[in-house]
Formats: sequence, C-alpha cells, structure tokens
Amino acid sequence: MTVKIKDVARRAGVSVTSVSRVLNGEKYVSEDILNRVNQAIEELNYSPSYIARSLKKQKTNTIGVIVPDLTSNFYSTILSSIEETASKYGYNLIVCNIAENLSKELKYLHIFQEMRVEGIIIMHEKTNEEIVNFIRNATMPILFSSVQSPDADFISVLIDDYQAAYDATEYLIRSGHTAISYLGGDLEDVTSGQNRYNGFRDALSKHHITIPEEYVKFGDYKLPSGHRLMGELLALAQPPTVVFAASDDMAVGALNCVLDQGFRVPEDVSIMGFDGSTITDIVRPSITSMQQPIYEMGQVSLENLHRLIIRDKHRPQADIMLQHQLVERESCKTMHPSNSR
Amino acid sequence: MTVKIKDVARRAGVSVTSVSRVLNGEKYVSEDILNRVNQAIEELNYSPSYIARSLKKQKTNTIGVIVPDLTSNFYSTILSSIEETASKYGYNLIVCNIAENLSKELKYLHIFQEMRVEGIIIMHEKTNEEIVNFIRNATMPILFSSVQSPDADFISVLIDDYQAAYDATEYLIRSGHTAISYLGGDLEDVTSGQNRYNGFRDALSKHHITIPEEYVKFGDYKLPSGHRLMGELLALAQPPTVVFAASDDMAVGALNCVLDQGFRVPEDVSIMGFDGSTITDIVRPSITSMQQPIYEMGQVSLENLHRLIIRDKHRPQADIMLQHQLVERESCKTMHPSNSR
DNA sequence: ATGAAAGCGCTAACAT
DNA sequence: ATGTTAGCGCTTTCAT
Repeated sequence: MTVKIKDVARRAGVSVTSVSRVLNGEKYVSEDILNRVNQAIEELNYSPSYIARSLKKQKTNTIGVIVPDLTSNFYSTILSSIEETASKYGYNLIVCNIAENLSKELKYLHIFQEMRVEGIIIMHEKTNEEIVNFIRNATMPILFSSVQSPDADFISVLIDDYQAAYDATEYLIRSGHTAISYLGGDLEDVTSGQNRYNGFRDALSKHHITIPEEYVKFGDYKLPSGHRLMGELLALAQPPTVVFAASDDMAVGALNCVLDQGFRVPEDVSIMGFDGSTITDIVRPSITSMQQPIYEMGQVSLENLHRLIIRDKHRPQADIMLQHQLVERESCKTMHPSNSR
Repeated sequence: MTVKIKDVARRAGVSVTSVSRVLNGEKYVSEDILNRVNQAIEELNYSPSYIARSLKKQKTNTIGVIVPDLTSNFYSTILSSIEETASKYGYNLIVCNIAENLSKELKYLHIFQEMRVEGIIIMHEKTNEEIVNFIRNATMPILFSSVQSPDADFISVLIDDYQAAYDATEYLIRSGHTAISYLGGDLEDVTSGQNRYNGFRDALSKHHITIPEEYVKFGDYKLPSGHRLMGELLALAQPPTVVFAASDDMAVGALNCVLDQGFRVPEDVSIMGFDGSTITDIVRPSITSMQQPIYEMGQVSLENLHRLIIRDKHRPQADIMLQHQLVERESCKTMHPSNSR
C-alpha cells in the first residue's frame, strides 16, 4: 500500500541498508548512492515509518503529559513551555487533559505505558491508590511539575509553596494589615492546599495576629469560587481589609465581586493573588501576586525529565525548588499610618 | 528486557495467539484460558506494546493537532474540547504548538506523517507553499478548525467570519454609532483578517457610513497591540465613539488603554470584541463580543475528522459553518437619542 | 477452541 | 562501501 523502504531501495537500485543509512545520516555512503536514494525518496514521496523504527530501536522519542485543565492559563503556559523545550530535544508530546477525572488519568497512564513513552510529566496532585501504585511500578521516569509528588521517591519541580505563602502574608502584615482573609484551595492538595495555607497561618502566628475563623474560606482555585467566597466576606459585619487568594483566578473572582458590589480595590479592600498568571496584569486594577516562574517551570521540568530518561549523571536526585517572587501591582494598598490618607 | 506476549504465553501455558485473543477481547477463548492468561498478565505486570500492534494493524489511533498558541484562551479551549472528544473516540493526541513558526509547522506535519497519525487538525491559517504542498499530497485527512483552509479541497469547521463581523458592525450602527473604529488582525489571514474586515467595511457601506482612514488599524490579535492601537485612537482630535476589535484580546487591550488613561467604558468609548473567549466575562466592564461556539467547534472538528478517517458515508463534503451569536455585555452603550443621557 | 508461522517496516549485526 | 538477514512484539491467516 504505502511506499516502504524496500520500494525506495528497488527504485534506487541499492539495498535497504543503504537507504536506511541515508535516512539516518550515517557515513559510509558514497555520494552516488546518497543521490540516487534521495532522488528515489523524492520521486516516491517516501515517508519512513516512525512506528517500525520505534519498534526496532525500542525508542519512541515521545513524552506523555497529564494536564489538569488545559483552559487554565497557568497550566497552558507550563504546557507551552514544556512543548517548546520538548521540541528542541526532539521529543513529541502526547497530551491528556484530565479535567478532575482520576479514572481518566489512570487510563492515560496505562496508555502512555503501552505507547512506551520515554517519560511522563504530571501536573496534577490529587491522586488515589491505583495511581500511586502505577507510578511506583512504572518503568519510565515520571516527574511532577508545579505540584508535590505523592511519594518522596519521585522528583518534583516546584516552588516552596509554604514559604511563598508565608512571604506573601508577611508582606501584607508589613503593609499594616491585620484583618487578613485567606481564600484557600483544596486542603486535600498538599502543594497548593496545605502548604500555602500553613504558610499563611504560620506567618500570622509569628506576628501574633489572630483572625476570626470566618476570614478563612476554601474554594476550588477557580474564578467563580473566589467571587462567591468574597461575597460571603463582604457580608460580614467586619470585612477584612485584605484578601489573600491561593490562586490568581480566585483573586480575580474576588476582585470582580468587590467591583460588582460598587466597592473599590484597593481603597476598600486589598487583594493578593498567587501564581502570577498573565491575568494578574490584564485586569484593572492589576493584581499583586506571588509569582511562580511559570515558563521556567515547564522548561526545567522537561530538561530534568530528559536527564532522567538518558540517566544523565546530573539527573536530579531530589525535588527541584524554583524561586518565587512577589510582584507588586495595583491591588494592595499599604495601611501604614504614615502612608495612609 | 520488558515482558512480552511470548512470556505471558509461556507463563500461562498457552500459545501467543490465545494471549492475543484475550488481549483483544475476541471470542473463541475458553474460560479456562481466559483466566490463566489474565493471571499471567497480572503476575508479570504485562503491558502490550502499542507500537508493535500499530505496526501490525497499520493503525495508530493517533491524531496530530497543530495549535498556533497554546497560551491563548481561545485555542486552548478548542484544544480542550478536541481532547475530550478524541478521548471518547479512542484517539490519542499529539500536540504541536507552532507559535508563529511556519518551519516548525512543516516539520511537525512531516513528523505526523511519519508517525502515521490517522488525521490532522490545523488551527492555523498563515501558510506557505511548502505547507500547502504537503497538505495536497497528504495521505491522511486534514481538517481546519476555526480557520479557512487554504484550499477548497479541504474541510474547515468555522463560523462565517464575514457575516459575523457584518452583524456586529450593524449592531453598532443600530446602536447609533457612526464614529466606528476597527482594530483588525492580519490581512494575510483570510478568516480573521480579510473576512472580518470585509464584513465590517460592507456593513458600513450598506448604511452609507464613511469613517476616516485613521479609524482603521491593524494589529496581531494580541492584547498589547490592542492597547497600543487604542492609544493612537485616543490621541486623535476626534476619537471614535466605539471600537470594534477583531479579537477579544485586542478588545481587552483597548479597554485597558482607555481605563489606564482615566476614561470610562462604555461612557466615553464603547468596545466590541470578537471570539467570545472567557476573558470577555472576566474583565470589568465585561465585553460585548461576537461569540464563536468555541467548545462546539472543537467537538464538531473532531467528530468530522473521525468521519473523514473512517470514510463514513456522512463524512463532510464541504466546510461546516457554525452559528455565531452576539453576546451583549457591558462595554457597548447605545447612542440613540431616546436612550442617551 | 487452539496453535504455528508469516509478516507489518524498519535497523543493526554480520559478511563481503 | 555495500548487501543479506534476523528480529523488534504483535496480529492474523490458515491448519488442526
């Protein structure tokens, strides 16, 4: 049916080996054969089979990626960065968007295994026993990106979420805020749930600040939950002076809620985000946020997965921590007496 | 090295054929063999090779997707929808983000070909001779999503961009605007460049409205270009009363420019977007936009690519037009005397 | 109902 | 420098 290496060989009047050699750019091919083969390839419009080659070489140059939510700017930016780096290293990407569906994740992990991908990047933290089990028994390297791995044996590329949340909270305190609210993610998530929340709590304790328990609420990282939760906060007799959200999307939800009710940010309420997605710079007022090095995260993830794959001597032995950085924009005001109106 | 079908057969004490039958859920296998094989698979933690199977069956269940910009909400939403539908049909997705890089696109088209993907979805319109040439000679179905194909022989799934822009412009005119500005995309792009611009122009002509040529400016669909172009508009002695942007991102850029200069939307300037990405509902004021059925577009694209692949008798013979719809939000005010302040 | 063996398209010894 | 051939791991006739 389709034209194969044998056809090219016949057309060029050489052996399949010679064609293979030309295909793989090996030496020991005369100029004459090189030309004849290339011409035959051209004439027959021959395209070598990646599949046959993969089978023979036991190598696929393929990496599987599991994304929690493709439509999220945070994840799609990491994915974009992974893709760009993968392309440079000659890897192709199989992408699975799991959309909160753990059984889909498990299914795709098995498909990745059957496809003999050379490595897997997972950007999802929620997990279950079957998945952990799969990961433990997997034959190929698996790397977690932007989240903590469920098992100390696996490498994660991420920031120190605890410290980042701690630093962000301290910034708020230093700005004179004491009525600080926290809009958290899911406490089942270690990275973005527990670590960030603990960082927040500990910064408060360190500075001997106590807040009413209604100031702490948990959502799902997405915009609508930030909007809803902010509504509850504004309905309080004593609303907080600042809201620290565990994701930028929740921060934007909170911002819109404040705006929609006719209040101003940061004059009436300050808002701090987390992640540093592009959205922080798009909305008005722009949102002060604890910035993750999103683009770098994708690149570093792929580079280290590659090291794991080739068993490089510099391959990572432990989690790789990237730097967080607070980026001040317009949504947080300082409460210091000297700076206040 | 890895455990293969032969090992399973030996362990279960049956032939490889029987193992293969169990693997593929064929009938004509006794309960006894079924159990023994399944047990052997379990014990050996056997994972069948997708590659060997693909080679033998000459079928990969894989689809290649070319995305112009993964970080764009518009494209990532379509991709997400394609992924979801693909998963239902049992296809795996190889994703390439070309980021304006035509040589990368060509390279990946060849890789897709070598990988023997069963179909390709392209969401990118800019093209060159080599790419068109590849597409013409391709052995697998290629479908264009959200953009016009460069060749009438190929199927596109998209809206009627001309009519949509025409309708949007007419809406503005009916709202009493006559000083209408257009922030276009790249005129090299048929779909989002030429068609939208022509729809705009023709609606104006139809209603005998002429605008100064400085009211028409072209950017690159992205936010910063909208911001920059809006700055030029505001510097005019007679700025327009409404700006129609060829993409939501440009509309947001324009919005921010107006806001950043201390003016109000829609009181001072109205803004109309195009695409209906989620961003239109996120910013404040929210943006009135010509909505594309983004999610549906991904689904319909994949379904029809599937029909093309299986040579279904209902497979599409011509472009598939989806409905556009103007969604009114907060960024456009009506200028009718009766409704004005 | 089960098995033996050919072959999918390629690469890599090995031989010359 | 070039060619012959075995075999990657599976499916699928074809026998039995």
